[in-house]
Amino acid sequence: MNEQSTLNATVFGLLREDILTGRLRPGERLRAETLRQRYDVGGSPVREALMRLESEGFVSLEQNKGFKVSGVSLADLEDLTRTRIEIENIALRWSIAKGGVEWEALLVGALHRLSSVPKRASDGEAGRNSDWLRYHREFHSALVAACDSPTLSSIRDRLFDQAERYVSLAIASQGEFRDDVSEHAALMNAAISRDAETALRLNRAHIERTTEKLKKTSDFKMMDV
Amino acid sequence: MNEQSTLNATVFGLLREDILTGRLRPGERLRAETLRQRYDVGGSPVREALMRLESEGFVSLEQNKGFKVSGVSLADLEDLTRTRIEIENIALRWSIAKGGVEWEALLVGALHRLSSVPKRASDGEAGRNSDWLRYHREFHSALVAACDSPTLSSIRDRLFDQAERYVSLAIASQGEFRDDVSEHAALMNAAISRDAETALRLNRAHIERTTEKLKKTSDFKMMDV
DNA sequence: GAGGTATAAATTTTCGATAATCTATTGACG
DNA sequence: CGTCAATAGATTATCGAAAATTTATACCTC
Repeated sequence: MNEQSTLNATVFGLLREDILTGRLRPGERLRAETLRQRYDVGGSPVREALMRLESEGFVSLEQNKGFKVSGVSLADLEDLTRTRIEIENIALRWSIAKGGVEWEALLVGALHRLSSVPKRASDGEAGRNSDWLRYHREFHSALVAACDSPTLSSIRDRLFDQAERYVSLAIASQGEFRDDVSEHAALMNAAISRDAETALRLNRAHIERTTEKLKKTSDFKMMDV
Repeated sequence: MNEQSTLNATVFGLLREDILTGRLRPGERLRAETLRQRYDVGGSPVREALMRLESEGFVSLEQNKGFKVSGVSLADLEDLTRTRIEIENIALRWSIAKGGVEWEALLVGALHRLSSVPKRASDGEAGRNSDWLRYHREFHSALVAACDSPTLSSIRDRLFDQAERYVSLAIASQGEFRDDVSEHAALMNAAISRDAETALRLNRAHIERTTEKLKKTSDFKMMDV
């Protein structure tokens, strides 16, 4: 009768989304009773979802003291960025080596969708942001889609999600975010023409530039732990 | 009164150990009732522990059908190895760049401990295996200990654990395992003398050689999923 | 008032039981 | 015989309450 998804899985998805988008703030305490009311379920599904999120780094657990949303910090952002660059680049190199015409088509399509979203969120229309975030995620996912390594892919995805939380938090506090279409286009062209060196260099620069922007627009004093 | 550790955390550790060492076989079904009796706890701690293990890749969950120990396969071992080489090497490069004399001391000590374990498990003494596994783990951990990146370290650790399961399974089915002290010594020397190129090359070769041996001694037909 | 201790309140953790779902078995019908 | 449906059995998922732990409050002593 239900949508054949367990309550646990549903709560996991909702909680994850709420944390990723910043609706639940970094460091915020996650009381069992509060969450039960928020998602209208019992204690077990909530607890199980929190355990999984803890393992993925979105929440932290202190024995007998409960869960809270993982904190953010400049140091963590920088460490995350450093690591992410290396891992995204490995995946990108493999993807360029193994990708065929299907992969190229995926990329072209993804860039087209990304380009179709207006540069700035018009008139406080919040929907744009989520569109842009989705297409942006899908474009970068397409870049490494041909790497053909489940292990590396899952690591990359996890790091990407962590980074996206910082982006969401910055957008929430600032209202918009950079969206350089030409940067993505150049990256895609290098990838499709199998110029690995250039693609890797551009990818690194792209991630670094994003983080730099984040550092400027984010107030870590406010968000910290 | 308890050792200030929750039942959930305890069960998590025990289950993890049982899977890592092969006491719970790949693909084996993990029924709730069985586990409750095995660890003498209620359903909640078991379920929460399983959720965390699922997130770490040690068990797999099928909605409404329960948990089972993650399967192993040649393809997975090869993908794991490929990915692990890249990530271990990044961590090693950073570690060589940042490590000081303290790090060197840690390495020297770790190698000494590893060297002290007899090459082959003598007279079916099972204790040796676990000693060697521990020292081996600690040596490789020491190699990258100075990389100074929590994000990368946690990824590395997770992959190492996954790989170690394959080693344990091979040992369990074969009784012993290679233990080339000179290989580790050469790796350490290159690291300490800050010869990154050599160290990375040796590290790659070391991991590849281990996997090759595993492929020969392991019967994937038997262990598969 | 400072510091410490006992009590009460709040919160997390765990259990036992119920509800929901899946699997195996049986029997009817073509 | 084989296929399908209905039922019974086994297993998972969830709930609500009890137990254990932490946090806050009140009280006493110096």
